[in-house]
Amino acid sequence: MASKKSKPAKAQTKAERRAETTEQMLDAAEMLFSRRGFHGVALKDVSTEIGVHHTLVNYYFGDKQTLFDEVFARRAIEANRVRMEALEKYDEEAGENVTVEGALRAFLDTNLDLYEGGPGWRHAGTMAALVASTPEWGAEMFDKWFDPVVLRLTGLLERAMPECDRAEIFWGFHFVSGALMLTLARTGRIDKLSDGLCKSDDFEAIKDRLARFMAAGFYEICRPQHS
Amino acid sequence: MASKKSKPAKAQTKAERRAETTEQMLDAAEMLFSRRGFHGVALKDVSTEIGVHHTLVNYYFGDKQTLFDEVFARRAIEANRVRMEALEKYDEEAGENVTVEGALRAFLDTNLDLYEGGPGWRHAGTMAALVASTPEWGAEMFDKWFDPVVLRLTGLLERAMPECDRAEIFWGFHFVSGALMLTLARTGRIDKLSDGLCKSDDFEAIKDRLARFMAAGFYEICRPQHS
DNA sequence: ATTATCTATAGATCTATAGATAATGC
DNA sequence: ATTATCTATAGATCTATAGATAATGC
Repeated sequence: MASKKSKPAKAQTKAERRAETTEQMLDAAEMLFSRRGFHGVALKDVSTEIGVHHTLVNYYFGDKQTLFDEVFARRAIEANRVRMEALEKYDEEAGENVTVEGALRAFLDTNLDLYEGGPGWRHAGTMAALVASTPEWGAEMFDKWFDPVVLRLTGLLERAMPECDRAEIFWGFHFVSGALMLTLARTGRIDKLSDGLCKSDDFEAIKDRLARFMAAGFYEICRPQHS
Repeated sequence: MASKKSKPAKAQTKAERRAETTEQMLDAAEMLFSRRGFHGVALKDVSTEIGVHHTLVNYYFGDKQTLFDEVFARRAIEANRVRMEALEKYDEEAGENVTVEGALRAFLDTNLDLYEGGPGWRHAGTMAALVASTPEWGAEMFDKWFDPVVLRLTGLLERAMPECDRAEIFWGFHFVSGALMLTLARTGRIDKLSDGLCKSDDFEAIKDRLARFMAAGFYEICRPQHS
């Protein structure tokens, strides 16, 4: 049926098989870590999930911590690339007319689009939210991966509100970050609380609101208080 | 030195000793769960922390899940009592003149005061944030404990903005909730990101900003969009 | 007599590695 | 010859319970 060398349906090269197995392990680990966290997942759970021998996880990744780090890094690299591009592009387009909402949209909407893009990304979002509220090393992990892109955002916000104290910008970002993380977690809480009016999965609805909501908040805390 | 029966320095009644040991276990477990989550803590860690035999944790609580639930419940009950009182009181005081910021302050500032009130409460806050972003059962736990007090808040918000769609109120609460949870987590991320301008532990600074910030956001998403 | 604490242990699980076997590569 | 996969297992840990001993209670 197939020609001699063209369709390697099952006869892949070793490098290809290695890459594929590695990817499957990352996917399975991501799903499991997102549901039960680092300590709640056994390496055997990962291997069982994709039907390989349980010692292979160690063979490919060395240890559990490395596996976890590589799961996280894979998405963080891509998320950074996409968001940084969006911020650069907005910067160029807006020029002198940078707005708070515009900068927030470049950061938030891009992110929401990305984490909506398939089951892998959804698990990655849930896992990121879990890491974000993990003491001892969660903040370090976020610092390590996301500081540059966040500082790019806050730089734009400073330009949009030159009269605003920098501390206010960072407090504002803290609030934005919390709302974004809870969104990525997709816990389903708001669904039940609102009796179905809102859905955790409805990222379109959140894109319609999050940046506007937060921009208004920034303006509020940035104007001098009358007290 | 002491009279015959007055100072029971070490000679407590059994019920007293039981209560004290139970409390110590709850405190130690709370601290450990807040740092490493459910799966990251061994019952032996808890017993070691307070210097009792490791089988005593099972003796007092039966199993690990029960211990976890009781740790969470202890603070949830108190937090609900305090917040519900604050909302009732605000409702009475404000009457027809309920405002978004006022209702949010009754909910948020009360909560921030509470979770600032000592090491135990701080651990409870970190643990609550972790539970909030835990899939599979985190949302259920929050539903179970906090739905009534949240619905009391959203009821006040509806009265403050009678023209606003109820879905918007719940989306707004979703954002508020995310910001509050990240605050209670005290991860220290904002400290590093802002190069010391903001501090995760500075709940006074957050009280000065959170309710105002969020109130402005509510007004923004509640007014009809011009598009 | 009742309750708290300790001893001992079952039974499961978990990470990681050494070494053997099977499959691919040059 | 190199790499992937499996066998076997060390060594640690973890939850939970049964049963013995010690301490308090009436």
